[in-house]
Amino acid sequence: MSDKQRYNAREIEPKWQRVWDDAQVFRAKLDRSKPKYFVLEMFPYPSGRIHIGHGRNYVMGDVVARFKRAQGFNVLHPMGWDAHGMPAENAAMEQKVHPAAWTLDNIETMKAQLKLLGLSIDWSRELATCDPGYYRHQQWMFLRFMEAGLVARKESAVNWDPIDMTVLANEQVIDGRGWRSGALVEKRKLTQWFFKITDMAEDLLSRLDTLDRWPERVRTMQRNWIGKSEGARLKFALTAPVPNAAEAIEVFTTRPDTLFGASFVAIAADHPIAQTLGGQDPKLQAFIEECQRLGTSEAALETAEKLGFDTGLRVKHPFDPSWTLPVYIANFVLMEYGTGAIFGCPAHDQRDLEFARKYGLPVKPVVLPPGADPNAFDIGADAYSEDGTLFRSQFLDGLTVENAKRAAIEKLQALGVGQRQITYRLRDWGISRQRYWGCPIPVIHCEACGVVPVPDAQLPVNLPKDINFDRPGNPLERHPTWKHVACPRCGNPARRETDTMDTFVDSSWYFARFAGPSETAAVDKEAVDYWLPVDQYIGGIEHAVLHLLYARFFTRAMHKIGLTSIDEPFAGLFTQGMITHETYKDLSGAFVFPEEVERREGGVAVKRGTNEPVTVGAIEKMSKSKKNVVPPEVVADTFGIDAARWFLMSDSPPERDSEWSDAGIQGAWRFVQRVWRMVSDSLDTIPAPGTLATQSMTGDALALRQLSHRTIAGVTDDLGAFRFNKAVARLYEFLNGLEKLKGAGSDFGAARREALETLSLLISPMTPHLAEECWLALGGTGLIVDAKWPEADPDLVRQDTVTLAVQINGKRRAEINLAKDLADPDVETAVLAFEPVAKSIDGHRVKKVIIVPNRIVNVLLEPAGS
RNA sequence: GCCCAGAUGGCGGAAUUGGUAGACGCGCUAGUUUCAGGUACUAGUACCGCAAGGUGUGGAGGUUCGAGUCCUCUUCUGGGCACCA
Repeated sequence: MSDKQRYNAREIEPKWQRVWDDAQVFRAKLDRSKPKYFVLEMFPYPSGRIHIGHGRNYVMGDVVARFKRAQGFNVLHPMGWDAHGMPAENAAMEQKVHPAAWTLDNIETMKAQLKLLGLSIDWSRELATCDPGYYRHQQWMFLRFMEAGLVARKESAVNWDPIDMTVLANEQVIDGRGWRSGALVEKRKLTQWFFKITDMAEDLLSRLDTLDRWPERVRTMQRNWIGKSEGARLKFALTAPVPNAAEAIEVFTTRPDTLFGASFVAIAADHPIAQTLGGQDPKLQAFIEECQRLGTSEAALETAEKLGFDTGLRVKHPFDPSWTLPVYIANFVLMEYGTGAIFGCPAHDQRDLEFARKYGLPVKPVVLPPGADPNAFDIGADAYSEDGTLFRSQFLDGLTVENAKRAAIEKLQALGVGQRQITYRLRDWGISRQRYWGCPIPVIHCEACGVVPVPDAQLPVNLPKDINFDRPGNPLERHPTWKHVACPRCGNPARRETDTMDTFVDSSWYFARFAGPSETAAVDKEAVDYWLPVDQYIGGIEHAVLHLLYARFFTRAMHKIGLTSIDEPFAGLFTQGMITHETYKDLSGAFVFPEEVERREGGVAVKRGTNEPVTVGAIEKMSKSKKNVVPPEVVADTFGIDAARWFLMSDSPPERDSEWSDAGIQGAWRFVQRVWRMVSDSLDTIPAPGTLATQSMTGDALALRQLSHRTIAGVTDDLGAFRFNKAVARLYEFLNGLEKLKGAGSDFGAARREALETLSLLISPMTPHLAEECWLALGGTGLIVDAKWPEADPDLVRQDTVTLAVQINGKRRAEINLAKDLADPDVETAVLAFEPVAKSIDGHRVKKVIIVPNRIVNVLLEPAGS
């Protein structure tokens, strides 16, 4: 290959990036003459540096943005920084840098890296959530939410590290111990701030049905998370009241039909009755403390061994006061769900069954499976939770589960001890964090006036800059002056709230801020009404529940206070897979970066320069901690960013994980070179720009035109449906065909020009720099980034003949070419007369012929001898 | 533990509503060119078999003329589980 032909990405890519920048082509404007399209990738946390794995997410969004632009949409494609969070505080502790300095440094680095990717981003809308210009509006919204009744203050449990005297995140609790101190973690109650997301549970649930451009599995996960269940709330009266606590235990159940199978009542360790009793009984207190040591994560609670403690209390059965049940404290009962108390029916609930077997409690079946013998039916190792008929249940006998539920609730109601109740698993959103690097909650605590909102005129409540992380705990709490303020209401000395907001709050409205940035308001209403909702949101499946649910809540809350006119922020959602890479370890067992590894003959790997052997480990998600990351700079330098973009879009379907490999990026690099060679080699043989291919062409020219137009149709479909890998495969086929079809004459030249222009346009969303360079060489008008997406000519896309597979008794035996859409009887005649088929039939009687039009023919024969 | 996904050649993967399993890329094999090595081009490449043919989509059953696709059970891998973001 001569130097003249080689495509030099290192020079060409920055050149086009400058051209786009200078022309400000990606600057979004409110323009009602075009349909709008808002593309958004979940914004990054500025953790340090990006690796090529992060690139997949942004490139995917960029392909969509460029594709929609070409299709005539007014596209908004912004980028920003989810800049609050724990890693900045960890860095402050470990490296003695200020969280703000660390964060801003990272943003600078990562922005430069993102720019390298050649993304079509409107950087004028860039934002960082740690900027007081952003979070002041968040504080303002918090105050409006308070007025609208969307904020609550209540007790909830946190992981408390008694040595470091600090609150721990779940990920900082390892095997029940604090990650730094190693101390046994305690569950502690704090009064904290909440958003009342449960008020909107029903709407958040039912509107999921309308989100038809969301993956079904994300909707399912959200449905399960909200966890609507219908059942009953009922009281079990205590045989003897607990002094200063209660006369009855209230439980929630979804199975009131099984009440006659009840054998115990269990309450949570932090249930008020348990707390009261614990004060009187040291053994019980010890058990409660053991339960609390499990921390607050659901996974930890659920995987722990199911344990109970008999309180000695007894309750009366609501349908038969002479029948009493024991009351246990159980570690699997959660105070946060329902009433913090359950009744156990071991025969029809697996968890209750295991508990009953462990503590020797009765197991009495009351639901009979269809067809089972009531005298013989017994429960073994498995509870029976399916449908059936009630028995041994007095007035419920003979009813189905469904009817028995209804009858039981009616009876409870008549007796005045219970009623129908709908419960959600969803809990209110606790937004309090006892940390520094977050948005301060704008309230003041005054001894006389109580909780007082910070007046709007005093916003933002800025974080103090002079803090230190020498000691664990919240620096805001121990700052000498920051929290001491005068009460806005009475003027007496008061105390600032030192909790900051969960970073999920920051990311719950940034898309609205992108759409309508404003100096004076949280959002510019006109702009937000124009751009929202986000037409295509792209991010990892790990955000399927929390982030997406919180953003849906927040959008409703913003609507309620008049900031927006919509309830659903994301009309379309795509969840992409992660980029993985091999891991490498040196002799000391330390991870080694891929760039330091050299692969030798026979699969041996050594450390570059030193010849120290390196072991090749599992293929895992790219992460800094495992060092299996590839920096975008290195890729851009060796292969060009277009090759990387092409590779990231090829191979795996976008929702799946995909492995980054040297071979893969080299293949992509070859594609870039081939495209360029094809274009530059053709320049001498194609007619001048503007020469059009015509309808009257025949032969190779027609064949090439058909290929071009079929590719247009296919790629357009694929890109619209997020099938980037298939679009890539089609473009390979196009290029292969283009290299093979060699015609001559002016017709072919014109068809070839059309094909090359088409190729440039079709690759432009994926490899925009290469496309610009080809477009320039071909003499296209203006920038390709402003060019219109090509349209397929239906006459050229249509196929006249089809290849049908012919099966004999379900086994494929032949292929036959027939006219498309041929009538069934004609197909049958043609197939039966077709020589290879006739040979197979040979003497057998044809029982039946199944014809699937344009696809397959299945000839069924009578077995021999019949 | 619970919820949600996924599993197809040596590898990444393709396969409209159930209708030719393996598109496309990587790798590999043989050849050509250039050249002494990384480029380009041509041909081949699921597995077994000389062939005819047979077998094949994590595993075990089932439905169907026909199953990668639907149903039941099961194994393994990944994501989430409310203070990682």
